[in-house]
Amino acid sequence: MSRATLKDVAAHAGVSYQTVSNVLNDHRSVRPTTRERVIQSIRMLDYHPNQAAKALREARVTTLCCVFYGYHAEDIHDPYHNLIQSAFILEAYTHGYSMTTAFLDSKSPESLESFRQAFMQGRFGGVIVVITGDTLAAKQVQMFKEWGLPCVLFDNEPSSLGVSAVTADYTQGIFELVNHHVSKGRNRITLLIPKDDLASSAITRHNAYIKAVQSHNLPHHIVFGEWSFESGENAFYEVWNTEHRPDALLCANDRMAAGAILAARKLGVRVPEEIAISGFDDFEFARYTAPSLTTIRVPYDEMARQALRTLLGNLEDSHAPTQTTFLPVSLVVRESS
Amino acid sequence: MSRATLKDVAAHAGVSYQTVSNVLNDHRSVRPTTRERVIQSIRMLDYHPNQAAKALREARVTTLCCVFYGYHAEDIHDPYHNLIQSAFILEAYTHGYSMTTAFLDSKSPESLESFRQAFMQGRFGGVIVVITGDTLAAKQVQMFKEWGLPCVLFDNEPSSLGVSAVTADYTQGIFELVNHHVSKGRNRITLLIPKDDLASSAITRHNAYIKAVQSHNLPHHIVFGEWSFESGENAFYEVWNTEHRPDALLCANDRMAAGAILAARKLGVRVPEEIAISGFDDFEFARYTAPSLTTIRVPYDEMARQALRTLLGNLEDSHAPTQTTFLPVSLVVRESS
DNA sequence: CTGAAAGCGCTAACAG
DNA sequence: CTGTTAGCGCTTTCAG
Repeated sequence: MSRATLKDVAAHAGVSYQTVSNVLNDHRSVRPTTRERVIQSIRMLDYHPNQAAKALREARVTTLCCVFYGYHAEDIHDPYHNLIQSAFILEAYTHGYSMTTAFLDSKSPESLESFRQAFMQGRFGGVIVVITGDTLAAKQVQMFKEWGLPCVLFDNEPSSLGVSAVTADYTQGIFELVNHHVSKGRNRITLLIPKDDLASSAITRHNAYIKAVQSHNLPHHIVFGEWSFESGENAFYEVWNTEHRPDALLCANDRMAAGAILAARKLGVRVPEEIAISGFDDFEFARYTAPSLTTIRVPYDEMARQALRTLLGNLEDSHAPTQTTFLPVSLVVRESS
Repeated sequence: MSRATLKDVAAHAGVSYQTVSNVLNDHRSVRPTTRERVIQSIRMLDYHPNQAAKALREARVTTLCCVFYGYHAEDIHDPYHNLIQSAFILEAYTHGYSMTTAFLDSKSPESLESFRQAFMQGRFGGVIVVITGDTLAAKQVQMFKEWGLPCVLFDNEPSSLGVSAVTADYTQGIFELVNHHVSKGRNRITLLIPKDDLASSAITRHNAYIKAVQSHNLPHHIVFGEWSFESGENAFYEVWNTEHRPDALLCANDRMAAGAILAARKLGVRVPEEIAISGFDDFEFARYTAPSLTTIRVPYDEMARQALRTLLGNLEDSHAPTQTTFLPVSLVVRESS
């Protein structure tokens, strides 16, 4: 029942247990025949090194934590979370790490305190911070740094904090969308984007939009929402009955775009004939809206893997330079534009 | 920078480090004044016991794992996962445990192998198994038992496996729904439910439906779907153009119900005048469909907390009797019925 | 009531 | 190439 230890393996293979350790970490050269015998014993005894002992001895934890910060119920619907979380976990496993998860509520000091406690207890050695909703990362990440907690920002640009980040080239994506709409003859392109969201990915999209329409000498017009399906629906009603009625609605995410498409249908507005609608994310449901959604594919899974590798890099070499990685995005043209 | 240890605290308080340990675990009586001094030192040095050392010494891990088994991409949209996961984590924290997550793919031996490896390495001491999609729990849970991995089933009844489970009283919920529809004068009540899903929660709902309509001397009629929004939409088209056109559509979850409501709107069918539609779950979006959704509220968060406490109970006393807990559900009447 | 000593399973020096 | 020794931070005997 109880698990095999190094000593059990050593006894079984007829060597000292340090030799087994050497084989495991291929630390010093072991005679091939001995090595083979040890490996056999490891297999036969179904031996797996005890992580607690390893962590204690090496003063190094092989557990990481995925932090959803500023998490709140409304965002639960977003496919985003599960998608990136499972990508983190898979990538961590392949590097011999495991992954915990924390949901930090920006308004709850207790959630933050129990998180800090877990870190101080050595439950994880580094974090990937995923900012959700209307929260500014800066303060929090600053605090993590003060704790000595290595971290990598996911899907956010670190303004000037000395931390690494992995995100996507949202500017490129917005330009591709605007160019696409313009190439289809649209010239009243309205942006639908959250107003109070300080996450840099929103700001980036916002600024890129302004630049992109200006580059075509087109006016910009912006309506504000809040990332949700319902918000997209309401925004469409609002924007359709205005003097600024657009011929293209560029939604900052897929969920708002799906809401807008539904609203158009309810009003009997034909998409894309009367108005083009585009999203941003390329979640699975973008293929199932009616009409199907033109959007920007963001490689969240690849971003997640990259973020994890970046964190591992920082962990192994604490003086590694901080770097921000931008992964390319791509335009996916479907029926809605 | 480096964290304080027991010895640091002892030195600071002027006692031996074993005394500090005694204070922490209030193991043997320590003189109140000494105790107070130690507690002061702990606070001043911001001491937190090293979990790796504790785990090594006590041969007991304070990390649990939440296993999403049979997970696949289509289910990603379900709010369910984040909901229960964050409930697990919060409850675990309050008991001094932390939580990892694993996504096990029934079709991927590798995912299972790396999971087993993590367990053998002592990365977690028990699991809560959440079955997703078309998977039979039995075989897997049997395997966990053989590994010596304590586990509790979530939202599934263990047919006869010797494991504890926490689920909800789905039979009660279905009866309440059927009674409700009947009380509104409906007498052609059709059930929409996945066919190939062997998860017991689907079977339970199915059987309860049959019994419930029979108790009113009504005929039963069932259409098959697959839990998704799109599936609900398609099922509605199918069921509406049949000789069995129902006056109430009882959907086995909220997502299918939301899809059915959308389909009704597309066809110009008035809900609830021409047909009542009900869901099952009471996810947040049930309030936002148009018309809003009559459904059964399932207390997933409370179920999650209960499951975690059950697991902890099994961990502390490995001879604790296995038990299945059924939490009550409640009918939530909104506009769609 | 408090201190000394042993050891959980492992790695990393050091000798042989 | 292999074995000896020490010690990571903690709990738990056992003596004082």
